[in-house]
Amino acid sequence: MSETADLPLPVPDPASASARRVQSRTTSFDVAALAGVSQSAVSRAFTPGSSIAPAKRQRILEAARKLNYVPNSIASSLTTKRTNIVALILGNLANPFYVEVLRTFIDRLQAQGRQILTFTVENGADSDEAILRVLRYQVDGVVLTSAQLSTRMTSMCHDRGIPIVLFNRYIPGSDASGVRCDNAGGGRLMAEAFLAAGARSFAMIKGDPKGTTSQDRARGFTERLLEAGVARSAIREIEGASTYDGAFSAVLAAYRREPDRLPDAIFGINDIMAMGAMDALRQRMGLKIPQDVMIGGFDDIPESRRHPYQLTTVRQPVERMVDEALAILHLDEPALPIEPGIDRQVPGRLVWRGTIPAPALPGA
Amino acid sequence: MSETADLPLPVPDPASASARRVQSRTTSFDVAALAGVSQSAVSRAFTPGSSIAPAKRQRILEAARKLNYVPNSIASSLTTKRTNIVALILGNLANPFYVEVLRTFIDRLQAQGRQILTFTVENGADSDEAILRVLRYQVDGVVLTSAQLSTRMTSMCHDRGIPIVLFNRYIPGSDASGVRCDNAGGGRLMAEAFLAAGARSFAMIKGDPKGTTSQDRARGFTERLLEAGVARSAIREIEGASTYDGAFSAVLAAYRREPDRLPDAIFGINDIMAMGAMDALRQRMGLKIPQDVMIGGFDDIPESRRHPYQLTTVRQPVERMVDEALAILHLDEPALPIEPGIDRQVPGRLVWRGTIPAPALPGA
DNA sequence: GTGAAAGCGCTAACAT
DNA sequence: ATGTTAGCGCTTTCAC
Repeated sequence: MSETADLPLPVPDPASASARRVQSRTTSFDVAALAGVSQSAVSRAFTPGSSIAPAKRQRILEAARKLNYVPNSIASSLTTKRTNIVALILGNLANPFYVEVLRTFIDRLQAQGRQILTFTVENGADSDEAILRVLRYQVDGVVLTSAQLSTRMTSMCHDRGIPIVLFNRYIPGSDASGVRCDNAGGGRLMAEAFLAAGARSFAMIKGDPKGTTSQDRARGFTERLLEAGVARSAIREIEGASTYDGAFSAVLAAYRREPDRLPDAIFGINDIMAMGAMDALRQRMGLKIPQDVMIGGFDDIPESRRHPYQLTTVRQPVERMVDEALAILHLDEPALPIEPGIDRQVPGRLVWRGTIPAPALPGA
Repeated sequence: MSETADLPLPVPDPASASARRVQSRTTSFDVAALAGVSQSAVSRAFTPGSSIAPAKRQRILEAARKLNYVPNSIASSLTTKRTNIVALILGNLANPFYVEVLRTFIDRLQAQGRQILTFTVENGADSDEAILRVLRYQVDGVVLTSAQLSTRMTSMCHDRGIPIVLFNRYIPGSDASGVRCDNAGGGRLMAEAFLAAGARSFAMIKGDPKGTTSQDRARGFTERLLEAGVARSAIREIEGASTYDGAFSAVLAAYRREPDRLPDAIFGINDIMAMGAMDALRQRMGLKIPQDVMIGGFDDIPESRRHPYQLTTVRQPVERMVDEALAILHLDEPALPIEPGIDRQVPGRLVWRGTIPAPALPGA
């Protein structure tokens, strides 16, 4: 998507949609007429903090009620230049972690009286088209949890005063701000857990090769192992495509024929892949976890807590990350300048469950 | 939420947000000036199917590119009275089935060039406030998968020419249109599966008691069993709150102390509850499925296919249901009248997997 | 505190 | 095919 303005966005043809179904919406003029006041008074009645006599406001609200009047936010946005809409661009809703992220953003934004415009983008695809669509709607801010973003898009947003925040990814060499879990640090935590449990040979199931998230977790994990004296050859890498099925078949492909090459411990770069690996190992290869192989994950999705898995994993503090992301957007202070280049990292936390034998304190 | 116009929606205070971050957006006038044409020519250049010389259009698009111009949809909506936005009001994203529904709606609408405004509503709460918020944004249509809806809201939408469609629920005695799975029929399918497998005593784990979905499935299930001569006393009802955890603990509460009262078969009114029940039964009570108890679910979420579950369930044809819902909205033909009172039912299909011994054809 | 009036950025007749 | 003009429904000076 290198074109910009001239790209043929699939906008519904207004020619075929031009006919109106609406008879005549009731406007603030109608309310004004009924209440016997000016139209601007009606506007004030619906604007918190504007100067209007309480009695008059009551009268107006009363009239509005009678007419089932609802202010037209589209019209007011035209003058205020604020829509109270935030765009959320998501990848992979097949990963429950991102469903949780979505839920949290919706909760927060909804409570603030803001609306959410949701987009999804193919995993790994670029989000330029989505951004362009979002720009037309003059959103107050953009949250991007998916895929790639061209620097051109970043500056188009910023030029228009629309702040944009990356969630759990960053673009090296870009001035886009973002929040992410300390993925490398989390990878290290997992390495330490495995080491403490006595593992000496390892595999990691990696996700999207272009995703910094997967790379960072793998890097932290590997680095920590190397520091501990593990040989590079004792760390195998497997591609799991970030999905349950991908991990499931990748594990089978890697070990079914040669179960003797199985490592002591396998790190699923996210929980959903760790779960796929567990199922492949147990159901298809008849192995026991953690007796035959230890497994670790990353995210702490609700499913990883369930009985068939009881997955030891690195918990991402979603709520905190969401709050930090919203803070970067500073929707409440649009006058403040957009802050570029922020890269806020939030530490993850190891959650011990059943897939790695805990060395000392099982419950911690 | 009985008030209407005067309710204090948590709208961000414009007084504090009035300051502008935007310097001066580039408008169609700027593009017109650069291209040396009238402003309306610019508008036409961006409107598919409008009469403009191809050469001129190119020149305009070129100029737009240079200026990073993007048309302002908010402004155009003001005149066209179409926003190309559809509102999606969701309950429970904790149930993967609704995540799938969300994904499907997003896919479809995005491909049509439409935007999605997403809301969530507490399960069982009324959606009036969400509707009111949505109305302000003049959306082109509303999809409601959650909770209750007052008839007052239905008519407020319809009065404004905004079509609304209920997804997998209906409101008896209302003229709101909707699409749903044939839930009662699905319940019957499950009853038949259990009977065919030789079950003679039963339990159902029910969800939201106010939800028609849960009620209908339970009703169909029960009716079919009674028809087959099963005594009402051989059908137990358990409340599972529509969640994994709810079902998990409900099953434990019901049977842990008296495992001898266990029925031959348990019907989880949705998959997520069936999964909770399975885990409770197997991990906490040491039972084998289907040898000790058979289990059936409803929805066919991706998780139910996974190895630890292999759940026999009733599949809801999500894609088809979504398409039917969008057809009712007929977004492409806004001139056509809103169709009230449609109640489209789509049949479910039994998917045999491992939690009910298949009587004859295991793979079918 | 209140009303009149001038836009916000665009589309849609209406002429030409 | 193209430019001119009049709004769409609201907010916001600006007088009073």
